[in-house]
Amino acid sequence: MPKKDNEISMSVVKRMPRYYRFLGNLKKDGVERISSRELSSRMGFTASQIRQDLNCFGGFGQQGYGYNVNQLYDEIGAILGVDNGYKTVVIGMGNLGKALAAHMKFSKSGFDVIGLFDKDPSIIGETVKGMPILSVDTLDDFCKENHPVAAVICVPEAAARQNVEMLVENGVMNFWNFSHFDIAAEFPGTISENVHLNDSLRTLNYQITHKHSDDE
Amino acid sequence: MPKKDNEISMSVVKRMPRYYRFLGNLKKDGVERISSRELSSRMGFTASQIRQDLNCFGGFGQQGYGYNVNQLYDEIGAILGVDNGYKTVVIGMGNLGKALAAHMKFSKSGFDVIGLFDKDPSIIGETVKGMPILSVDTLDDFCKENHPVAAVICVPEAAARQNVEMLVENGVMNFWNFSHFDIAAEFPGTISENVHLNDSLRTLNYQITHKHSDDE
DNA sequence: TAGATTGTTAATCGATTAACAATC
DNA sequence: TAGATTGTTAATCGATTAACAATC
Repeated sequence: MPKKDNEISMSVVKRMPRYYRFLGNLKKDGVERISSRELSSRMGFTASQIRQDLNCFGGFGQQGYGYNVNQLYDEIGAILGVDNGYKTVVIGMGNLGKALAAHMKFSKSGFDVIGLFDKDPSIIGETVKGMPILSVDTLDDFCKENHPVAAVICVPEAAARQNVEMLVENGVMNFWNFSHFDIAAEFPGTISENVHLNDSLRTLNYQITHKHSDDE
Repeated sequence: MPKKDNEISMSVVKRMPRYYRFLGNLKKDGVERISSRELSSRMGFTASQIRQDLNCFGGFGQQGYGYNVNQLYDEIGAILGVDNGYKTVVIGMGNLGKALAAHMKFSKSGFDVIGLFDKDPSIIGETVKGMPILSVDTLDDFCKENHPVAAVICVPEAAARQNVEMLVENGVMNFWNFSHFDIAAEFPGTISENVHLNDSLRTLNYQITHKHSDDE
């Protein structure tokens, strides 16, 4: 169904989860159809951009009618792979790793968490959402047996390198990376989505500090 | 010192924390000077872009020499306001709020966490990093007394609205927002930096699912 | 059919890259 | 001074917006 699977710009891709979220809300509210104009006023994009974006993947609308909410929701869900259930391990069960493991609905984004790992003996054996925290020493064997596809990296930069290296050797090529270690640069061929919380916070600070500059 | 405080595009602003981080590493490694060319090869930006970006804020370099690492680090730190110490409250001390409160070095990004709040009586009174979790019922009074400038929103979308509303009434206009509630849209004049972890995860899924499209 | 709204092409806008004169 | 590298202007590239013919 996709028109051209390749060549879709990151700007467009990054907007897709937002569409998905908004359509989910509309669906929940029982809305059946929506026009690009209506959607634009709710989301703050232009109607033109919405049509342009959606047409990267196919003609989901109908002239004179608009878009069917349920259908579009499902189409975008498929594009985003929300049912793919990629087998995933979480490396580093400090505060952040625990929070993510306990809190995030990975399955709703197409990931299936199959193992939690840490190196700290004092927390190995603890359970999070019924899953035991395993020793990172057993990660190599675990990979050879269970073949995870993706990994969430919640360890400090120093530890990240060796953990990632071992995962890559085991064919794990996809990373949700909360560390400052630059996986994509060090391991060509891997895919990583970086979440740099410090950078985000500093961007906020910039905006606060410079907020009145447009009054001039 | 800044050339034009206004009119600096978000694309540029979002890169500043990354420069800051890299310069911090260089500094730690004892590097004294660096050229835009050298920096470009390490960071993966073009040298041209680096010079262009830095010149939005002022001429920090010197022809024939390059940039002084320490000086540039400090300049960017000042631009990002890392020493501003904005008084900040964290709303919602579930897994994520706890992780952030315990884990993030807020002070290194110019924020000073002065209060932690939750509505769940069973965790009120617990301490995180020596700070007690307070009842969200006391937040109003707390604001009137302590005048926080920013808030970290770690509650579900439903609760976010009323918490934010009350904060805005107390003059808190800046938000680090982990909820799906669209603060900027609902409260004009506020600044919010949104962290949508689900969206990030779905973007990763898209990339995994479509990764072989460029082989064609 | 007439009205509405898409899909798509063309125009604009902004961001990135290239080039080079200024200068340390 | 000669070499290096910036600051800055000009050229290119890509992303967004506008316009409108196609069509439900």
